[in-house]
Amino acid sequence: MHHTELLADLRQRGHRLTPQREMILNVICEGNGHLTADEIIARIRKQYPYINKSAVYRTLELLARLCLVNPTDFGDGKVTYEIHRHPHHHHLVCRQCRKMIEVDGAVFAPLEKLLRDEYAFAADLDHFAIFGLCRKCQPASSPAPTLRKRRA
Amino acid sequence: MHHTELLADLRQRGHRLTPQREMILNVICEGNGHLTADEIIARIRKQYPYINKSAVYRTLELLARLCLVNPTDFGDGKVTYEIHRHPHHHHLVCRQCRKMIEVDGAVFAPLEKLLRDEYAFAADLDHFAIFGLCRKCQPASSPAPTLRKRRA
DNA sequence: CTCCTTATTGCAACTGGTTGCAATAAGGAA
DNA sequence: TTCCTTATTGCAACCAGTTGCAATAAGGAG
Ligand SMILES: [Mn+2]
Ligand SMILES: [Mn+2]
Ligand SMILES: [Zn+2]
Ligand SMILES: [Zn+2]
Repeated sequence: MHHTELLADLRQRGHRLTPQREMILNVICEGNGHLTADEIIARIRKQYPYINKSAVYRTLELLARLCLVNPTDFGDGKVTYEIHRHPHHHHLVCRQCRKMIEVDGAVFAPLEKLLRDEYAFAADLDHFAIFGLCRKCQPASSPAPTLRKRRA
Repeated sequence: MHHTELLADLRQRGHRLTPQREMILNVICEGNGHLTADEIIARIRKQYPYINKSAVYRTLELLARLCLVNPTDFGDGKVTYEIHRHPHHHHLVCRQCRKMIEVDGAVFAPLEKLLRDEYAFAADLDHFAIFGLCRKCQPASSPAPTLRKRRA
């Protein structure tokens, strides 16, 4: 996804094209992955030191509203932003070792269907951070009761 | 769930019982539902005006770590806290009219199983805010194509 | 009860993010 | 090209929440 496409998309939806917005979209498209607002600002400053914090936050909010980027809180005290990718994906985040596993968006298909069928609710299930414990960090599977019984 | 039980739980897990912690737990148990830190502080101040903000936030973080309360961001600029209920439940939040629908924790069972089976990941799926569009706020279902064909 | 260790509190400074408002500049009309 | 409307920016003040550190007080040992 090139940033000019996103700019055109913005324009078509009635929003104005400003140099700030172009720089922000450019940085988000180039730096692939999850970027914090701070990182986005730092990267823009290399070329244009005057970029303003409020403009960046407001643009990110606009892009999120239009589903062009996904804001995500991985629990590190700063929200990250990533270009909206297709197909969707999510992240499993280990609450202990912080390892992240990427999973396909399809894992939410059953939930999505259930919510639509039972509650007529159209859930936004684009890009989740799901916390939990990875394989390595789970307590050793409870000593098999069968083992204890055998010993006794 | 009475707050003395939670106090005992805290103590058993090696944490100290302080008047501040007791007041915080009491408020969370009484005021049933989702309370913001501000609301918790305001309610405590009625009896004890000296309660300290940092102590409250640190206690809430502790209670969340011990799974005694669920912190949840409903997108209103303030995190809310609710006593951890059993069985689990989640909330569907309409992004347009803000209506909230409570759903049973079981809706996540298929996802939980998939993540455990495929990724050996033990997901924390206690209390989610799932955003989307409620029945009323969804754009009128696209004019049935069959209807168009019949007309043509 | 008295003393000791150290978890917890209180405070003030700080961080990430938001907001109201005046100044600026897209982009459409003429 | 010039003018106009109004979306967007920049700024400074603000808000929710966090952090480092010194003072306090839980709770265990004697
Ligand atoms: Mn991602
Ligand atoms: Mn709830
Ligand atoms: Zn892990
Ligand atoms: Zn609605």
